[in-house]
Amino acid sequence: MTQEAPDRDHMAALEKGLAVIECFDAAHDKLTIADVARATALSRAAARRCLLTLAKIGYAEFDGKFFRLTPRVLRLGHAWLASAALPQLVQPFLERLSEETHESSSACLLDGHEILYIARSAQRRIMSVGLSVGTRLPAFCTSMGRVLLAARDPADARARILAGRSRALTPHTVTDPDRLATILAEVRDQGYCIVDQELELGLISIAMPLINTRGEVVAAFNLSGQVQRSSAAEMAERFLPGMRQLQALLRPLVS
Amino acid sequence: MTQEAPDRDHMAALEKGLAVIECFDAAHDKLTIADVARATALSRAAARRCLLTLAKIGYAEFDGKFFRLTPRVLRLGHAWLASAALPQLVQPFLERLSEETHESSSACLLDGHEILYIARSAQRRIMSVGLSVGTRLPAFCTSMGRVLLAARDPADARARILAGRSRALTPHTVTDPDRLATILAEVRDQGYCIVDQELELGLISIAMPLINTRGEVVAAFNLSGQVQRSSAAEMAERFLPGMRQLQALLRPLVS
DNA sequence: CCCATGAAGTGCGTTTATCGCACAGTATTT
DNA sequence: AAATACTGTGCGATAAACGCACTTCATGGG
Repeated sequence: MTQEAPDRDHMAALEKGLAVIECFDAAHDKLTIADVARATALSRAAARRCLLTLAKIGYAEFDGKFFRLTPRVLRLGHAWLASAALPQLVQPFLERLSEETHESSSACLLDGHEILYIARSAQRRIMSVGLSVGTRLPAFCTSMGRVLLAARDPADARARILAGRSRALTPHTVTDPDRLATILAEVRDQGYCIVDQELELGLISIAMPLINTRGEVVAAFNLSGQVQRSSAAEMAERFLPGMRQLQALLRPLVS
Repeated sequence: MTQEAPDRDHMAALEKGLAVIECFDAAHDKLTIADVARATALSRAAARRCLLTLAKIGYAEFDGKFFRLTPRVLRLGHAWLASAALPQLVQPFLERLSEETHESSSACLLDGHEILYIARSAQRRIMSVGLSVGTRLPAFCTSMGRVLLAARDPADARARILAGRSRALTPHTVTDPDRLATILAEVRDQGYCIVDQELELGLISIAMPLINTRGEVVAAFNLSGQVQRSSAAEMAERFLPGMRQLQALLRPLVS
């Protein structure tokens, strides 16, 4: 794909090594050299050099057959968490919101066609997958994702939706780009978004944009609950006032 | 320091790039090329190549003067979080413990002379610094650190304490290696550890080892509260039973 | 039991990525 | 305004990284 200029200042080895780290995930906790070579499209020799290097500097370990990451890689993610203002600012407010409502709350950024969790206060485990800071979910079918997409130029939002090659995660998931465009327009108008079991059956989530001093949408935050406990309409009624309050509270504090 | 063999299979560029990422932290959220060169002991040219590479692949951004990390680096840390069993297993139990006690609970691994947070459920902000998954604190003056050190060979524990070049963080901090050795022996005997304002004034923390099916100490978990609300003795009385219960509950579930 | 398969390790010749220096341009400081 | 500090660029030298080809080893099926 990239048959372009060789780029004088580009450390290919670094790029490859990071790709190697990223190819570990929940479904692939331990990988062989050949696994990594396939997953990253590197040559086996290159993958091997990366993995051995990672092992040597303590980011991975090797038992003779499989490589695993070590907790040391958390240093890398934490480097951003510690240096970015927003996660630290928002976290205590989420904890308060969560305590008041007895529901889990989170904050996300938009990254490509995905939302990226940057802060979270969990009240109880409601989703089948564990959410944590660093988790990514598709933007098009999440309440925070739609809030963030609605804040972008419609063409940009559509491009991001298409980039994700959206597929339905439940029978309720809306995947049609045109219907999504309509929904985003509504979200933009009403200033919040409710997603009712489009990400996972039984899960309802309500999100609102996080706006900075200049009026820009920089992130989104949400509350999520179970459909058994309360309907979408009930959640809106119960939670919107508190969320609006938090939005107003944070506005003068963000960048 | 390493004037050794050149090591046939070692990608120096990868090691340097990771060092560059790690030199960002709370106190250094944006850095110039020269800053990074100093912090990592790389040549300016090498630091520049690393930063430009990171920027090109989306892990950093450059405004013409300063480099910052982007949230994309969270992918790296999340690669481990998602692939390791322990954090995901422990997190919901911490949330329950935290809900029952109305105090913040965490789980940590021992990494060198530091403890590394791998899961956490915060009830309210009690420490002056925000704790999150990926945070590191010195082992010698934290309840979880002492639990984890106590589980090691005494010589190994002492070596780790000395490696940290411990300094007092409050007037109560014990830094003397011999006194610490005595404390660790007590911790080993009683099976838990209370640290009373040695890490931060006003903060009391009680920790217990997390033991796996083979009887090995693989991690530690804790509850922390404020001294104004309850004394160390009160905390022990109120929290130890629940923590013992959790310890027993987790034991058959861990590795 | 033996052969087919897939993966790991090794050696090597080639290539080019990486290195650090040196110089020039620019911003910041005193 | 001189001085300091930092950035960007070019370049030649070096060795670092590359990928191929081959061997070895483990696994599993016939």
